[in-house]
Amino acid sequence: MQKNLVIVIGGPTASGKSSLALDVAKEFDGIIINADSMQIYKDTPILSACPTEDEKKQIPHKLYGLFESARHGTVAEWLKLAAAEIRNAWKNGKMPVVVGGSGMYIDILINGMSPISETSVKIQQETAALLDKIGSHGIHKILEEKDPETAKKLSPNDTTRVRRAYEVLQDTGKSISEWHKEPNIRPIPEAEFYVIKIIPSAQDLDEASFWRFDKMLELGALEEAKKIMSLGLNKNLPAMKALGVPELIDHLEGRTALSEAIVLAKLHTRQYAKRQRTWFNNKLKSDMTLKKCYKSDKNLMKELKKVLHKSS
RNA sequence: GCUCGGGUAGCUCAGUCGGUAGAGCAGAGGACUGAAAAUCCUCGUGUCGGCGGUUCGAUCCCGUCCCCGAGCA
Repeated sequence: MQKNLVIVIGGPTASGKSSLALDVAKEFDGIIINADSMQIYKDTPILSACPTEDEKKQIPHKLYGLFESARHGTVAEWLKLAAAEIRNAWKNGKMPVVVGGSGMYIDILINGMSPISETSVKIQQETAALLDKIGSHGIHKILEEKDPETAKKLSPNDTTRVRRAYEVLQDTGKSISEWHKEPNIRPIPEAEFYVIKIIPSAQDLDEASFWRFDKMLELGALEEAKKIMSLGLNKNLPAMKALGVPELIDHLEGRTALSEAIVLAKLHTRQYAKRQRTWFNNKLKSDMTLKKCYKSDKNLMKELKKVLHKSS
């Protein structure tokens, strides 16, 4: 088998990625590396559906529950850590198995990202203040003048991207559209990726994610929400936006009934799964696509073994 | 039984001083380069509760009936 191989598993929430990763890692003497923007935070193992302690005992799991919830993690940060873990696995003769539902993370791991330097905290704060003052429409107007190409592409309502475009412009003096024309920097140029994606039908996904939220509640999701609430963090922090967290906090703070919070959490999970489905369907090229939620499958493992050994 | 509200999109409701109607949410599809479980884009015909009447024309005015809510008995 190739020395520089990385197995990547992507798919929507509740599609069975984690258990597929576990089976693959067992089959190929691997370690599992997280590519999920929420599972990387510390305080929501249940609500972000992290692997269980039992699963972690079977196979080493990296980059789970790493960041403080008060922290504002980024793709770039994750990428550095993931690249290091991949190299480390190779060094130890292990197969890196990268698994997660954050499409952008996987995309950037495989295809690299624009060589833009990290924007300074100062610029970020200034931009946030300006955003407060003139709103995303105001900043979009500035972009229309200074970076018309990006302005044209972005809706003035798209706060996240408008802010980012402005930050890059301020920080580097060069527009983000120009930056994006430069070749991407790939974190591990020598890596070969074998990509497996799971795209179950929308209906299967619905059922799986509804069922899973009930399971989370049984495992203590409400207590987990109570705990993260007690940290008194800003509700705009990524960790505070994990599916189920805002809904359960709304209930805990007396704004909604528990039953309503549960309905909303399930609804939002469903909508998220749909967005992921679109992304993985249309954007991630794969070597193998599974059309059903994954459940232990010995034949699939055999097939993988055949394919991966052939490519060596 | 009487009085007052109200019955309009799957849901919550706007509206039409009479020219057959539109928001939010839900739903469907889509985008996605350092916040991605984020953020954003596109898509709206429904006996305007039923039946009559007035009118060139009624979802809107009038009558009547049905249903829901509140109050009075």
